[in-house]
Amino acid sequence: MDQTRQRIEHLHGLRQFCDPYGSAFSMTHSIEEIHEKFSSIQGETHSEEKIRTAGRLMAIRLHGKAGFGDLVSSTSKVQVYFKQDHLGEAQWNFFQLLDVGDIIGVEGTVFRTKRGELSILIDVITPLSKSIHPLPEKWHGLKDVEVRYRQRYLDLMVNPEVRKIFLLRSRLISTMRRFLDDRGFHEMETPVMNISAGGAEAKPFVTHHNALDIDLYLRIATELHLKRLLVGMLEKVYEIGRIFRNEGISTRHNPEFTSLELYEAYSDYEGMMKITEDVIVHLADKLIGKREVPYQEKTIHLNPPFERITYSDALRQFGGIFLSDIRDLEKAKHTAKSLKIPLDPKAHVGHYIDKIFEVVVEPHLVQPTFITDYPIEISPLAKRKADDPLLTYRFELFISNMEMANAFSELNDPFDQKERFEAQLKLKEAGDETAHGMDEDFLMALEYGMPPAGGLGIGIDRLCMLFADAASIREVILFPTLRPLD
RNA sequence: GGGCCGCUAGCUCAGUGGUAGAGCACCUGACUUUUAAUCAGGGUGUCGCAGGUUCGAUCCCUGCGCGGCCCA
Repeated sequence: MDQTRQRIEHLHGLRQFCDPYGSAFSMTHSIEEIHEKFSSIQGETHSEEKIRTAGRLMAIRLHGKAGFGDLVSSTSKVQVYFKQDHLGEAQWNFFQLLDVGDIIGVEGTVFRTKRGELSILIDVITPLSKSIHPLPEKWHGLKDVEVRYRQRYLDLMVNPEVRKIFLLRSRLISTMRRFLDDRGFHEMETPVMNISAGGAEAKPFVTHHNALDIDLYLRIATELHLKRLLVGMLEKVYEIGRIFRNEGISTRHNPEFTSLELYEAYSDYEGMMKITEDVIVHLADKLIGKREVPYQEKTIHLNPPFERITYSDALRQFGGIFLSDIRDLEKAKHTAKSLKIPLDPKAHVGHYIDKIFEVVVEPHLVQPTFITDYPIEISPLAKRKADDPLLTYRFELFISNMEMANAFSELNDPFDQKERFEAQLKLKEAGDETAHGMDEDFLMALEYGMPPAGGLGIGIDRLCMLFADAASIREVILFPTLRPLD
């Protein structure tokens, strides 16, 4: 508080000479460009040209009648040198009123100090914005995770590695877009607010439209709309967008997160496996320039083809469990009990299959692994296998024990789809809040004929976690959901 | 939802049933090529909140709040 008061006094001091909250400032060079263009300066020489640049003053080292500072931009930093006899009295007085954290524009010449640091000898200081609060410590940075998330701007300001993560995230998404666009996919935008929430098993958020006086559900997937586009003759479509699921928060779950879903007519889940490998390897190459990715003390090898193992083989191999044994509710409960999975009277057999898989298999899936041929009980939108109608042409990709992608040959038989919805509806009526409802409108679309297609969903946040080596999803989401303070 | 852990200065962290500490930041003074500048001096605080035990609580107890990790 005391420090804030001092800074406000400095602010009042500046106000007598200028507006401390300035406007546009024309630069001759960014800080990066100064390093690029003047790297050859040596000895006593100064640049002939005057340069103008701007940034946040992140350190001040006073030296009697002179002082050094660090002028910082998003990705670079340059030293600035203030000399009383060079600045003149008025400018020197400005300098006295600067605090760490202020944003300033500067004009001067570039030179190199005795210690070899490229620096700007300042002729003119232009205050651009005053910072009236003391900043977190320069050496240890800001560590308190609660403050880091609540005041992310501070985290970004003082922890450059955090800026790096979000720039990486930005590049990941733009690289992914370019990859898909180059392959002839078209980006689509489908509704976030819907009459019913489908395409996944999850509890939705509910909101209300006043003029229509109806409840609307925030989407839990983009699937059902994108498949309608296939019916409408848009053959290669994708959407990168926010998904909302009204469920628990953990290191891998945030109530709102970002997914990529893509659909390709006349393809199938084999095609989706290929695209999954291609896009992940492409991202590795472009983002970090290598396919050996360090993640949480491990090294993930992103070399295609990724390992493949069927769902039932994985259960057998890692747990000695036969899928056929746990498709009966009583037997599934028995197995769940032996694995210390809590029993829920409302849970149906699919829940137990899913849970058993999670406990038995997922801890083993460190390197990229496609789990294929998912049981039909937990795959209401995927096409049945021709040689085993209780399995589907579906896979999930796991990396470092995390579900990264989910894909299948899309179910395009409206009669089969209707039966699946009916089965889901029974579960819903039996109390399963996450079961899929009946979606007549979607069925109607299928009845007009949807081409056979492959569909793929990728969790963007988790992919970011992998490439950023982040242990928690909150490290790759700018403003993660938190309880309010009051 | 359950278990464990955390919450002390602007930040990073020590600490004790008896006047609240360090480093950085900040303030004062010295210093015109420093860069975690240096030197001399200065502690700036609702010890998360509310109760309880006690002569006395930041510390012990209970409840609550927020966060983290694990489990669900």
